[in-house]
Amino acid sequence: MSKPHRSATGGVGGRPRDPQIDDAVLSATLEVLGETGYTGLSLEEVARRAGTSRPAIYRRWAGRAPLALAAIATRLDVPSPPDTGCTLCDLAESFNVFLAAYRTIRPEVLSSLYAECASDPQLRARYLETVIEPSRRAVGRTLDRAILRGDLRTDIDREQLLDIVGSLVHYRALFGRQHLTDAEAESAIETLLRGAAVDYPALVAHSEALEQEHRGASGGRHTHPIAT
Amino acid sequence: MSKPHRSATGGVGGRPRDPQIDDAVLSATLEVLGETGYTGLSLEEVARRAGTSRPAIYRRWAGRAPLALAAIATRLDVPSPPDTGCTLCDLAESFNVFLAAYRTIRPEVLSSLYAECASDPQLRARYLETVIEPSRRAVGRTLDRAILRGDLRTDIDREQLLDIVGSLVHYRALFGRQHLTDAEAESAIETLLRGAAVDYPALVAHSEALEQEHRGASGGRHTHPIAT
Amino acid sequence: MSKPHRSATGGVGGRPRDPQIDDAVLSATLEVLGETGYTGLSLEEVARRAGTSRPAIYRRWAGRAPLALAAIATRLDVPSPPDTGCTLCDLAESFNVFLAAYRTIRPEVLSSLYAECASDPQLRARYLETVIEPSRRAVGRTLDRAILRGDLRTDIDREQLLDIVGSLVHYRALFGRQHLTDAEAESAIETLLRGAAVDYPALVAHSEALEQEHRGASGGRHTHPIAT
Amino acid sequence: MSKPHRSATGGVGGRPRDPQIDDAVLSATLEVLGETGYTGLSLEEVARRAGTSRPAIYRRWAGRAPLALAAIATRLDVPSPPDTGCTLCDLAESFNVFLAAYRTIRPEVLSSLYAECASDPQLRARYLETVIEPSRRAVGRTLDRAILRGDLRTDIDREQLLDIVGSLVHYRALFGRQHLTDAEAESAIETLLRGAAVDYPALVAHSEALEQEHRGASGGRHTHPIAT
DNA sequence: TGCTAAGCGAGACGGTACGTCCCGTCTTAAT
DNA sequence: ATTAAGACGGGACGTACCGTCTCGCTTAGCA
Repeated sequence: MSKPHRSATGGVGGRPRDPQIDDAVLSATLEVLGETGYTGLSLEEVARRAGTSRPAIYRRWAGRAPLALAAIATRLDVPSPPDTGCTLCDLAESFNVFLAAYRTIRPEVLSSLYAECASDPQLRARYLETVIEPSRRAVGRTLDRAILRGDLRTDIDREQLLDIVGSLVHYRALFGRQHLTDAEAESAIETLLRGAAVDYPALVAHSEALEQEHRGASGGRHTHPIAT
Repeated sequence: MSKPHRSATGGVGGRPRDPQIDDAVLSATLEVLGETGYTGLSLEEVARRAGTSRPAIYRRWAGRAPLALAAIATRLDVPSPPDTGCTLCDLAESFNVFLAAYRTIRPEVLSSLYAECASDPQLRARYLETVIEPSRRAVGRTLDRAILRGDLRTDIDREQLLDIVGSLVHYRALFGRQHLTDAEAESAIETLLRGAAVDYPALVAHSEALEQEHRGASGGRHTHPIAT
Repeated sequence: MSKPHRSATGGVGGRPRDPQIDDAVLSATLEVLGETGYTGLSLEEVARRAGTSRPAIYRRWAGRAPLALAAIATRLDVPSPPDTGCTLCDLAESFNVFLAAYRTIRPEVLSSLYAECASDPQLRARYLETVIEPSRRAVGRTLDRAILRGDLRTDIDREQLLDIVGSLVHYRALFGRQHLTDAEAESAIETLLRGAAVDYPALVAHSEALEQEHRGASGGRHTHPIAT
Repeated sequence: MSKPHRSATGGVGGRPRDPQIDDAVLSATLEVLGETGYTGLSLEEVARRAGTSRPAIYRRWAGRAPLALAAIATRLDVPSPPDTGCTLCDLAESFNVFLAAYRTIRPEVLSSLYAECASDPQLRARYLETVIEPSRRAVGRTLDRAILRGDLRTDIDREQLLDIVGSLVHYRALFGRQHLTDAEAESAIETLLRGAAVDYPALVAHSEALEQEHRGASGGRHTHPIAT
């Protein structure tokens, strides 16, 4: 998934890159990111810890931001979209999908990295594609299933609903008192679904029915039953 | 609003600080922020443009982040909470209140500045208080009026609703396709109010009634009527 | 005259070396030497100008110094020892023989190149043989003729006299106010011959006689008559 | 005698330079010069050994060459001009005066350093003044005494005689078989004085008389009597 | 009013990190 | 088998900037 500054395999000839350096540099980058954040990330220090030199890093990545992004990309969970058949539960679970990135990478690292991407459209695109989009796509699939089931009003803007759900997670992670708790997530989904659902009480009933059915099952998927 | 690093009036005697330097530095800071963003903000360059020296800056602010925050604080609009009596309209307008900061300061400047605040709790608090809270308080007052009017369900979490509204603006400003348009704002508020209102159709009716009443008035406050 | 690092004909089979590269590299080397001196001579730049690659250079010469020496060798004049039958004139002319190298190569190039040869005895020997010895041998032959004619005292050390004459040229070229002028050369030879000759006045008389004899001849060899 | 890149005491204000760094850098420079010669002198290595940083060096000296020159200047002997009353002996001793620099600094270091000075007239002047001139001035005084005593022909060019003597030393040190031996020095001076003296036999006689007089004296100054 | 000392301004310092040039070597494909 | 050329890993460069220290000057409060 790493995007080298200059393609390592582009030229036919030439000495091949030492793949151990790739790994060592990415590891060292994550190490430094964890200790000092993106602001304190210096290629000098990364090179030192990776046991290599700065030019070897520049040969692989165009600078600090692309390096950090590549390092982060190696650790980002691939989010799995929830699908229990229960729209209420699936959407409540969606908050966790959006939270995935923040469980492995500290929020301020992501936000300062993103800030540096602002001036470079290409880098910005890569950031969005790497960090934001996977979660968004996963939740999008969940949402599509709800729409297929006819659970949502037909005039609901799919993208907007995704934005609302996703943004709440980001906001709380970046600026909020703390990460969104399960209770808060359920409460927020309740409000949103009351507004977005064709028949909210029916969704609640369906959720409770599934809950009943799976009672006692190990690792039951309905860990977040919501009462009206 | 500036918070000097060390109190200028701490010592009884001594040469007084040159107030022109304060202004020149803050202006230069905004200038550089506008050109290079927070990442490219160097105190060296600020001092150069302000016609002073780096120690003079350090005497007033503890570093790059506090300086940038102080400079930004001089330009932030004080948001005015909308109050038309129409809950629907007021809340739709609230998105604009949250957007206030981003109209004067580029989003990436704010986000990278915030990222640097992450490691310093005190600075982080000042950032939130300066940049985030004013808008939040303004919208909060609007929300309180809606609650007082009995327009919202009593089990609605006021803070959470504020978060949802505010977060959407931040998310779109930072990561989104573009800033929230009026149409999108109205659509989002519709979804939220359908879920949060005691009687959504009544709110719509009320809004339309007010709209009728003010028809033809110049600069009418109901510029965003919403149909069911 | 070039001395390849590794023999080009060492292996029986294999792709033959491109002789155009030899020429292009030597030319480029002289070009760069002329612009930046030996200190600024970079193989990278030479390869760039020669339209080839660094390994192709390393294959032919062992490094910077041997390359520079080879390039210089292609341009060094082969000095012609003066022989007019007039010891006074021949020796005065000898200064010009020693100056030959400095007319084509800038003194500082030669001296810095030599400095780098210091650590490598083999290279040093090649430098001396290439740059210093030809002139020395040429003047040596002139000196031998003077000795054969019985013009010099028998206890004169031939090598030492060569050293004295040659060193004066080198010294003036490297450290002096300017290159030795003809007048200075004549004056120096006068002093030296007064000390070295069996009968200095006789030499002067002989010189004047030859001068008289060739008067009016075009391109006369006695261009530097010396009066007592 | 060191000439800082930018005067340390030029500005009234400002933090004063740490003089220990000056010493440490000069020492480290001599150390590296001794090990690798001027060509291998890297400021990085000097900084490392001196326990400081490259900028601290650049603040004091304009680059590699000025630094090396300053370091060398701290070790150059101040030559003492011989004065025994015996022109023959004094001049023979003069070769040792010229050799002084090469006894403390390896010839190739001096010559490569000088080569780098070639492109910078100011630096070149400093080199000549520091390395060459002191010896030249010392021998010049000796020569002046000989002239005052009326030992030399009046039409002898003082500067040229200095050049001849000095150049022989430099030449032998840089390009020669080995440093000039005492016997060679005496022999060279004999040749030169035969040509330059008003009455060479008288000088020899005087030398022998002095020799007789001081016979048996410990550390007698006439260690190099020369027979006709 | 004159004295004292605290604080200010600016300059320069010691040092970290930057992004780049170049070196000398290794690798592949072609001859 | 050996070449030509591209690319690699790494050493060193000269510079921008950081955060601090030092100086001389300014000014307020006390004698």
